[in-house]
Amino acid sequence: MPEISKSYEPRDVERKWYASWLASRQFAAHAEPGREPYTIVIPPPNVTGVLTMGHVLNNTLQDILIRRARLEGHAALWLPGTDHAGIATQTVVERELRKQRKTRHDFGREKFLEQVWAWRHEKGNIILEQLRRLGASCDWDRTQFTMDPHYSRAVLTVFVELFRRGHIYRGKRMVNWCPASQTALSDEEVIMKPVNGFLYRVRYERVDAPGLFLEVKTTRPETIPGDTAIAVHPDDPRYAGWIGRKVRRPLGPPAEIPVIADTAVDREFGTGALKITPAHDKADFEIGNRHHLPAIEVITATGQMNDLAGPELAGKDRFAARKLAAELLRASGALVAEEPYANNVGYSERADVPVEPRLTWQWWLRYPRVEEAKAAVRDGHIRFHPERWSKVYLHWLENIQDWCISRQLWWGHRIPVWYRRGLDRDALTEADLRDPAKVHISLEGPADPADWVQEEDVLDTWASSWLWPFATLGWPDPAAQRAAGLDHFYPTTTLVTGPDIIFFWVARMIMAGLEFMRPGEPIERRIPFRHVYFTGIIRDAQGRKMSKSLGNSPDPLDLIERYGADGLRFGIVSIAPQGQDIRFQEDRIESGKNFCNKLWNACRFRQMSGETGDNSSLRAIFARIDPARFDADDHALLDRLLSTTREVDRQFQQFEFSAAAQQLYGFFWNDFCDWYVEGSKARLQAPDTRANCLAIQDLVLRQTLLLLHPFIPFITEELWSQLGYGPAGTFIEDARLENASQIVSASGSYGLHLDAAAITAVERLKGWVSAVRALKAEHQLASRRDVRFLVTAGDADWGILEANLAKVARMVGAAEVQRRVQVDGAPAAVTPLGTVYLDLASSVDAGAERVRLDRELEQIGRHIAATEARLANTAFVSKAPPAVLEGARRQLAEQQAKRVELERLRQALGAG
RNA sequence: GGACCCUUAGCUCAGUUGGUUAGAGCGUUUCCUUGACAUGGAAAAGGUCACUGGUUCGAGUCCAGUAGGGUCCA
Repeated sequence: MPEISKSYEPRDVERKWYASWLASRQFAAHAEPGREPYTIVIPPPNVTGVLTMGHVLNNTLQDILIRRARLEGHAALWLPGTDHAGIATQTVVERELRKQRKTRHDFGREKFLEQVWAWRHEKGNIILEQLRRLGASCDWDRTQFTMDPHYSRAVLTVFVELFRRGHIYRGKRMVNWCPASQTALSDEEVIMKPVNGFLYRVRYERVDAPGLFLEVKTTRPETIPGDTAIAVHPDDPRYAGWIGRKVRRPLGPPAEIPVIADTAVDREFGTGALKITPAHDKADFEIGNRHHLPAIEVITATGQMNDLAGPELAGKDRFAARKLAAELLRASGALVAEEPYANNVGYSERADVPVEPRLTWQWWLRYPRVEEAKAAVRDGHIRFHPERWSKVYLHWLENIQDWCISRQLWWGHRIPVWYRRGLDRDALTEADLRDPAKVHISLEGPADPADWVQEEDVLDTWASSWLWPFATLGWPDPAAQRAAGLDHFYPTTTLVTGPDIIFFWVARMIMAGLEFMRPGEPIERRIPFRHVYFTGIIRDAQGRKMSKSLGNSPDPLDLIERYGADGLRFGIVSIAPQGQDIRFQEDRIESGKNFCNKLWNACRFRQMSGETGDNSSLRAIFARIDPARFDADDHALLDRLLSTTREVDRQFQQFEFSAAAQQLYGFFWNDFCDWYVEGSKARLQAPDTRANCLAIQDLVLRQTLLLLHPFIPFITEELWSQLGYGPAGTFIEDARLENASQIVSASGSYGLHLDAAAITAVERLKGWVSAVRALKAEHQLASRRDVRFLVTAGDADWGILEANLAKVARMVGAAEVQRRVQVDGAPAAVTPLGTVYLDLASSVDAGAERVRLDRELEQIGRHIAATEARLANTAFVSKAPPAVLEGARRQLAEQQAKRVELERLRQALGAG
């Protein structure tokens, strides 16, 4: 066996094992009858994506779950893939074209799409490559893409079906229009941002009474040419005489517009009079509809003013037009005032420009299975972690609006609708849509394509990704479903995602699953997943969201280079508490790396300490363990190993990943390395305890590697192999993780039973050791290894100390520890195992010692007073549970005993 | 305007159903290269648990309110 190197070098180890895992198809999922499945579908990253810290966290957690599932013996499937990301990808490719001073229209639809596909093939898998660097154990042979032929088939099938079932309709409605991408957006793709602008106070002159004005406040004077009315509240006394009159539009082509009454007007806002521009505002559009007002469109799809806005504004960009409109109004005297004003403006999520409400023909979806989707979460068939996100989910479903699913893009699933050639689409009624002579809707398209024209629009990207949990498993093709094991792997077990896409994705997947999977079967068979774990958002040290534009996002690949993939994984998981946003701090990644190095060196120490025995199984190791040679530390360590195993088990069930990481960190570093291994150094010298001590180390390291493997897969695989835990040619995941009761039952059959007294003895030994170290440090002797100590203690305490003397003497750097009946005038410390004295009487600084003892006495006095007060309270004594009462009494006894001892020491020093 | 979350050591955070003297990592101070590891070891300092009131024998934990911060939806 090669010797383990002095420090852990991740680079070669990671490369070697990942290649090895791939070569032996370790991550391939097999649908085996009788083996419980554990399924995760990856939230498909955009093909335009590069790995961010968010991806690192999200995918590390998924990898942790799936690797642990394999160790537990599940048929584990982690299904990877990417999303075609309509707007995002089209924008990226168009940006490239713009460098050549071209637009997609210079190429035409077909040629442009060829370019996008070329881009996708060249760059679209970068992020999946990066996930491999992180150690992601996806079943790569199953990699999916939302524009793969079979996936497209699923998407179009769903469209055709939902149309047939009456959920889809076409309507001319107000949509969120992105002038940059020139497409409609769903409400969810609009981000509200506070914007500092101006509120303009504009007056409209009454037609029948020149000189009489009505004032309106608006943030958008450029839309005045599109005004077709002024609305006031019917009960507003200020405007009682105005209703039914006409006023002159102060900008754009001259026009007289009516003053109307509508209860939707907020009397408190502005002047209480509202300009109505039905073509450019959602609320105005609704008021316009109620009053049969014309809608005059003055802004084009690209965000410029058109001729209807009048010659001065025509051709101007909407923002330039706003300034110009204000100047024109000022010049004509119609602008009464202008004041700074902060309001919320909707921005396009992708293009980051203000959206323009715009009246267009779009395809809409009435969500299916809304009530059932609520019930699935409310009744606990789907459990959210943390649970509170279910409120957000339910609230959204309560107020759900129809989904605009059409996009005026080229990159995406083209809507499978064909119109009869020559048909006036704008005149189509709902009935016409269902007339096969006029509109054809199918997967295959019409038999006589020459007579038809296909819809130009594509589907919203989310209208494909909402099928992800089953379209990736072969749906709707029965043969493909069988091959992929849909029956076995659906519903998936856990979805790991960010709360920011709870509406975009999570809620919609639930509805899609309920609508399309296993019709007629119980809800728990149709839901797409049983658990949803919501990660926090990763922020920088100042708490800001990480973003490209701020440049505050570290490059994960750079972090992998510097700290290793395992270091990065362990670091990011240990700082990611459940449900809270995460402040990224690089020093935590560094401590992840340090932890790996510690693990490495503990194994190195084991290897240097003696030949490896038979480590091939838990039972093989137990066979080497001799309970007759156990000392207190062996009992205590195995007890901690069991409780750690139990605790980690529980933490996995509760999705408390960072707590589990910290639990393992603490167990390994403190209990194993700092205490047990340090103690081993003396025991390994003694021939009679040596073999047993090594076997215990082998046992603990084995279990620790198994427990840690999901978090840090590379180093644990390497050490597993180095220490001979698996037969050659096998991997750590070929082993099974035993839980605490399995270990107990295995150990019992080798005659091992943990001794509770030994476990408390070790707690007291630890207290003794730290008291002695502190005593040395206080007297500037920390580094001396030749100090002699004297101990006064009862027989029981001395018995414990004596039995472990070689170990603890080495740990505190004592040349000698002797028992005495009485010691006077030496610096001392009261410990859980008697009083310990420094045998250096000559160098005692009596004054400092008095100060220290007085301080300790003062402290213990406070504690005693508090405990006594508690016990003196009759309400406490009569109402507290017996165990608590008993604990308090014992505590008081211990405190008093300690005070007696401290007082004795203090008196021995005399008055100062 | 509505909803949800947060406020604990210098920093970032734990603290499970209320129950000994509130913990960890980082940082700080002092000491240590003793044959796993200086990516390490030892010791120490550091907290009126945002504030006010309530429930309780007992509150960081439960309830109400106040202040500050954040997120989402209008």
